Amino acid sequence: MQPKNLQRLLRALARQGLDVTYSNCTYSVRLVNSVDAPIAEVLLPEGFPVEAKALKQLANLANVRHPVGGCVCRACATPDFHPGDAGIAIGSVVETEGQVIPAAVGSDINCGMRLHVADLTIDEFLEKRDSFVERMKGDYFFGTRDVTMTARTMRALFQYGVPDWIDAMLDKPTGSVVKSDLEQLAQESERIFLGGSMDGDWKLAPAELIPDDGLVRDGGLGTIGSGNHFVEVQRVDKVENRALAYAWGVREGQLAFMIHSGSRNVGKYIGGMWRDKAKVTWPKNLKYPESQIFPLSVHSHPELVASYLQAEATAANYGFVNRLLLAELLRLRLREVYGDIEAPLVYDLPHNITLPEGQGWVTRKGACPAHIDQPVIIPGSMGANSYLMVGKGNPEFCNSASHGAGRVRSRFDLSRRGASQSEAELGLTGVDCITLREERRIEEAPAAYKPIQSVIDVQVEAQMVDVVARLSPILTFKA
DNA sequence: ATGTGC
Repeated sequence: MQPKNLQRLLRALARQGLDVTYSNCTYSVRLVNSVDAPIAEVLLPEGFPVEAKALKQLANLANVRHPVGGCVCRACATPDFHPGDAGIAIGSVVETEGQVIPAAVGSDINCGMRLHVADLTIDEFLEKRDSFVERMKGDYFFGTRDVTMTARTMRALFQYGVPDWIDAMLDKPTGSVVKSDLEQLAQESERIFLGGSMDGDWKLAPAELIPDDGLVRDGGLGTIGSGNHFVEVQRVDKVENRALAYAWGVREGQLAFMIHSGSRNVGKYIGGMWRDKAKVTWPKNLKYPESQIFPLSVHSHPELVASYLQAEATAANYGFVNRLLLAELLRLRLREVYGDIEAPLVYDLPHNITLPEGQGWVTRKGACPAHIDQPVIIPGSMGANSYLMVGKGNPEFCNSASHGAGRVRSRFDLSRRGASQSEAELGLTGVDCITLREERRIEEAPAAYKPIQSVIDVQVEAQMVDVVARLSPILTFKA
C-alpha cells in the first residue's frame, strides 16, 4: 500500500477510536482510550483492505478484563481475519490468564479440518465418479446414513471423545459404522489433535441427546453443516517437504479427501448457553462493557470456569466424532465403489477451541494451532487449492495460523448481488460442487474469498508455518 | 456458525 494512502487509513481508523500502526504486513491495534490493554497484532497480505469493524472487534477482545480478576496477555489475528457477527472477529486468537471468554470461541465449537489420502489415481476415481457421488449424496444430503448408538455410547462420546466412543462401540455395536474397522479407528486416533479426546462432563451436554436408556436419536452426527463447511475430494498436487510428507504418508498424485465441519447443534447450544452464563457473572453494581464480551473469572467463579471448559469439551468431543463419521461414511463408499483400498487419516485438528497453554488458556476462533512441527491444515475456498502445512511455533502470533483464505464479501452481499453475476465473475467456472442448494454455491463462491496463495505466502514469510503439500480440488460436497 | 436471514 502507498504510504500516503496508509497514513490516511490510519487517521481514519483513529477517528473510529482505534490506535493502529503498520509495519511489515502487520497492523498493531488497540482502542485509543485503553492504553493498559495489550496491543493486538494482525498479519494481512499486502494490498488487502483492512476492515475497521474487524480491527475494532479484535481490540475489544484484547480489552476484555473481568473486574474481579483475570486478564488478556496477548491477542492477535491471522491473515484470513474478517468481522464476525457475534462481536468476535473470525481469525482471532486470545491468550488469557485468570479468565476464560466463552464468546471468544462462540457457537461453532471444534470446527476443524480432517485430511485423508488414498492410493487411487484421479483417472480411476473419475471413471466411477457418478456412482460414488450418488452414494455420498444419500449419506450427506438425504439422511440414509445410519450412525445410531446407545445412550451409554453417547455419554462416553461426550465425556472423553473418540477413544471412549470407540470402546463403547466395541462393547455394544450399533449402526452401519460397525462395518468399519473400529480397531483401526482406535489406532488412528493418535493422528487426531489431543487424541480426539478432551476432558468433558456428559451431564453438561444437551440433555435431549442423552436418553436414560435405549438408542440415541441424533440428527447431527455424520452431517456436514452449512456455511463454509464442506467435504472435498482432492489430488495431492505438489509435495514441497518430502521428508514430512513421507512421514505423514502423503505422496504426489494420490487422491485425498478433506473435511471441514464441527460440532453442529451441540456447539451452538453450549456456546450460546455459556455466553449468557458469563454475562450473569458480571458484578451487579458495574455497568456492562461496551463490547458486550463477558469473561468468566477464576477469581470469582472458579467452579463455572471448570464447568464451562468441561461443557466446551463435550461439544469438542462431538465435533471430533462428527468429522470421524463423515470420513468413515466416505471411506465405506470408497470401498464399495473402488474396491478394498486404504484411505488412512493424515491428521484432524480444530480451529475453534479453548486450550490450556502456558500459564492460562489460548482461545482460537477461526485460527489453527500451529505449534512447532505439528500438522496444520488450511483449506482454500471452493475451487481453490488447499494446503497441508507444518507449524513453526511463532509466539508473536500465539502459535497459530489461518483457518482458510478469509471472506472479503459477506454472505448477505453474495446472496443479494451474487445471483446476478456470471459463473466467471463468481469464479465458479470449472468448479464441481455437489449440492442441493444453488444459493450455497453463490454464497461460498471463490469471489467471496481472498486468494489463498497470498494468505499462505504471508504466513510462510512471517515464519508461522511451512508448506508440506499443496492439494487441488476435484469435487466438493456442500450441504 | 445455525434446518438462518436481509
